[in-house]
Amino acid sequence: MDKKSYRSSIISTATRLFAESGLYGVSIRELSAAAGVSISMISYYFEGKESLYASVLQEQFSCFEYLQTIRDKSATPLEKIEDYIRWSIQRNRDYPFLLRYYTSELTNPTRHFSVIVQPALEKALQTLVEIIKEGIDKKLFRDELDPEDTALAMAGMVNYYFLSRLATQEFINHSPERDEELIRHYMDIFTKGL
Amino acid sequence: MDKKSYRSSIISTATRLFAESGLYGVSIRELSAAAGVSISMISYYFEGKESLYASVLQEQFSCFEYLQTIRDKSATPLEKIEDYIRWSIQRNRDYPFLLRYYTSELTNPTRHFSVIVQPALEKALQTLVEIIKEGIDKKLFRDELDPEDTALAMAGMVNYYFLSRLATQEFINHSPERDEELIRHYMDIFTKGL
DNA sequence: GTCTATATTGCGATAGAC
DNA sequence: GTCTATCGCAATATAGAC
Repeated sequence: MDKKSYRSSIISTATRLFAESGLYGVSIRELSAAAGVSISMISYYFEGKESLYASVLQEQFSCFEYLQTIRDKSATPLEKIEDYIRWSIQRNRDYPFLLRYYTSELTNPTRHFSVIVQPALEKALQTLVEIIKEGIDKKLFRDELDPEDTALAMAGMVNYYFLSRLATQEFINHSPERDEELIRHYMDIFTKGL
Repeated sequence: MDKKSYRSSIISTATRLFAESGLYGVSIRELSAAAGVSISMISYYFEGKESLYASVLQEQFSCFEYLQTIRDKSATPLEKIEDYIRWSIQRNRDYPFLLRYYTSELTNPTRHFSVIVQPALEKALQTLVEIIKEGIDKKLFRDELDPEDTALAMAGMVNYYFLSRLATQEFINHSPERDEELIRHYMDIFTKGL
């Protein structure tokens, strides 16, 4: 089936398995079996399990580089916020396991947190903070708003939609077809309040 | 120091260690050493590591029972929302490890998820959904609001404040003294928008 | 109840054949 | 590059002494 190299086959299998069970919840035996390669291939292509995990993390968080594009855009703060929300949602669609690494590293950080995860998350939040500050400066948003708290609230809103999926899928429709409706709804809440 | 029994000493040590490293990230050797008891005490008081983890989960999620009190209160929907937010924040203060189990089980569910975690989270969200529906019925909130999405947005906002702590503590003050200010700010965002 | 000692299993890593 | 076989270690669990 797969015409991929062993190396990329290991990476993609590891991405799924580490996400599903965590770094310590999966053995390199299971992992190599699932990838259809011998156990020794993990040390051959990477420097062991720990290093494979770091490679997975690196790949997963590379999508945060797109933030610079939102930052550099010439658009109104409100348009930028919509861009940010749309990007956040699409990011979770394109990288279905990202949130697991994200939360796993936030709550049980490995030694890669400060190198890979923290900078990405900080950049994401700072981007949002800048947009909100710009909106306050231009008198588009109320100046009672605390930019940091507001940014965190927005980011939390979107991420929690995906994070809570397993507990809410019985009564909340999580299908991608509803994503644009969701964006409109989130923008609506934040611009008009209840 | 501790006048507690071995059983409760094991539980409280396990609560911290499982939270810090996950179920598979800590061995019963470390755990018993940290608790100052022999390794065999874990099988004596519990039925092994897995069962100890279940006991920890059960204890951590018992605080969701308080939700009934909010539900039964006679208060306006807006007051109930403020109660809910205050309870959420206080819950994270009183149970500093709860969010780790919460997110760990949401992203890497063990076999206890559906028994202990899912019911608690569903009840929390449904409580919020009911409050919002009541507000819409009484024409206090706009009827364009989707109750489920709005409830999820609120819950996400509060939880993300705590979840993101490790990545945001450099530029966001997380001290409990600021909790009431935070509640006012969240209520402000949701009632007035940006 | 609590301990030490041990049985057994599975782990990560690698040597060496091909 | 890729495999099999194996080393050395750490895991959980428990038997049996006290």
